[in-house]
Amino acid sequence: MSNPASTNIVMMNRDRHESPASCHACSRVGRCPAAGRPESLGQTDQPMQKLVKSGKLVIEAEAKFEGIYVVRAGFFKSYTVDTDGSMQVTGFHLPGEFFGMDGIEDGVHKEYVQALDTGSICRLPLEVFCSLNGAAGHEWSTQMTRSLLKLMSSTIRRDRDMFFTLGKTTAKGRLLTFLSDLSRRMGLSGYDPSEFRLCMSRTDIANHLCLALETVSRLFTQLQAEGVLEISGRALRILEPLDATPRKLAAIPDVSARRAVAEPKTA
Amino acid sequence: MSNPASTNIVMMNRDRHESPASCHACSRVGRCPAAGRPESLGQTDQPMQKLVKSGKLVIEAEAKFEGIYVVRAGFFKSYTVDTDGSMQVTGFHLPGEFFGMDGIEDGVHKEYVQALDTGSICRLPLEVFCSLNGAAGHEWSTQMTRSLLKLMSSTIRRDRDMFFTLGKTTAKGRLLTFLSDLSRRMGLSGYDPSEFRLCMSRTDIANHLCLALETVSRLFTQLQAEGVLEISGRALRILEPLDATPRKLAAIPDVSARRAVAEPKTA
DNA sequence: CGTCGCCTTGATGGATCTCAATAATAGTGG
DNA sequence: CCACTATTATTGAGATCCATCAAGGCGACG
Repeated sequence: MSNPASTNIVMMNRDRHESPASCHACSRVGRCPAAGRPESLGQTDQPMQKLVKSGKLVIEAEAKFEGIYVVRAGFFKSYTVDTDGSMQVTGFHLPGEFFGMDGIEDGVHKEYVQALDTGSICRLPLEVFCSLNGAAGHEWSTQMTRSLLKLMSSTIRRDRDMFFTLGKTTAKGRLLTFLSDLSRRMGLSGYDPSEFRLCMSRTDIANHLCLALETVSRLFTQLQAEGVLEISGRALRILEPLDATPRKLAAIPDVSARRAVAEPKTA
Repeated sequence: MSNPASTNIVMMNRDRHESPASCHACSRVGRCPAAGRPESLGQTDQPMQKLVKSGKLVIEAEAKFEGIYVVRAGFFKSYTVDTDGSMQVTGFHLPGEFFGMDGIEDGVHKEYVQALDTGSICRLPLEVFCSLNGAAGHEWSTQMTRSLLKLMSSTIRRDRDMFFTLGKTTAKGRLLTFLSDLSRRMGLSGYDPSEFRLCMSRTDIANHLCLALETVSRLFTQLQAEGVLEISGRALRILEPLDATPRKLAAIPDVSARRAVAEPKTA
């Protein structure tokens, strides 16, 4: 996975440990929005790959936005820190997945992204999504932009799915939904979806699901007793399809919009 | 707010009640990403405004994506429906805010968006964010695309803030955070942030915050007893700055990344 | 004036957070 | 290579918050 040979071509180390990405040698090229870009880009415009050691921060809050990232290898977590110092794990990122899109808005990141183990990432400056277009300067190519938009749209969608996970289920349901989603994504990343190693600690899982870590630990034990899964440390084997039984909460009656309620006098 | 005069110019009613938007007369033009677009767009490419009656669905799940929407007047809620029929209110939309970005990914919406009272919206086809560029067809103008990207980036960011609201606090903290955010946004929309009318039912609030509606009702009563706010029906007056006292949950120890942990043997 | 939707209030039980102690694992250094 | 230490994970007991069930009030509307 680590390919020191290609990192020999270190440009006048403009950024620590970054080197131009070799897309043609990347196994993720099929799913990468940067693939298929014109090769004629300037040096500040091309994808840059970087090796990251376990525990290292890839993005810090307040840091300047310099592009979105795609995971080539390894696992990452992103989290925000509130003014009072409390943290919230907002997501995990598997090989082939993206992060860093929160910084586009105002050019400054709000989330931290940290490597959960040693891996490598590819930084895609927004200019990667442009194509050089005559003398008029950079124009956004329709196809590139669309893929970027889709990327962000899918992120929005996934985040909203998380509302379901966080809200509509019991602690057990939350964990099952989380594991089910993780399993699916592990499969997409090329792992065996029914048997893999959890890349994050119980603490991270608990924080992400807004549970106490003891609850997570107990649930693992319980699910193992029920024969749903086997877990030893972080090694996980899924034995039965994970299906969360939701808790019903403040159901919205009926929404067929058949009944357009008369306008309240809120002007 | 409703301006029937302008709706007289109904084009051969290609869509129910839609008419070309008159941006120059729109009070939101300063914050709208469609503002400043070339006027030379074709008829299918321009913003379309629409009056919406209370209770009406603006977007249905499975519906084809036809653009993102900006609220001109009124209030809206969006929600998803799970396979088992359970619902989750994913957000509320105030005047000047946007919705519908979940449909960009695959051209199909996943959320429902419903009018909470009578209002009006503006539909912005993605083509609005293009500029006609010679014979090559539609090219995305850098500025337009950037504003769209920022829009989506801010949506991602706000959604992630919601994780905080949902997770790190008690029921009371959740409600306070929600009200605080709502107050701020009401201010941005031109209302008095310390005294406004809740546009949604207790049921919607409870669902959005993943609480029982009785809990929400009790909390309002309690907060009023504490002198934090006054509430009568949906009329709300905020007396003290709303500050949520978080419940500490699976705190992440220290993250200064000062200590780059040695690489585990997960290859 | 009766119905319906929305909101409030009370009583109760259960899920899960907290505190606390122990066990297992991984990293460190001799 | 082994002991030492720090981190991470498990398990237990008690307390508490909040969902649930149930009843009633209030306002809107026909």
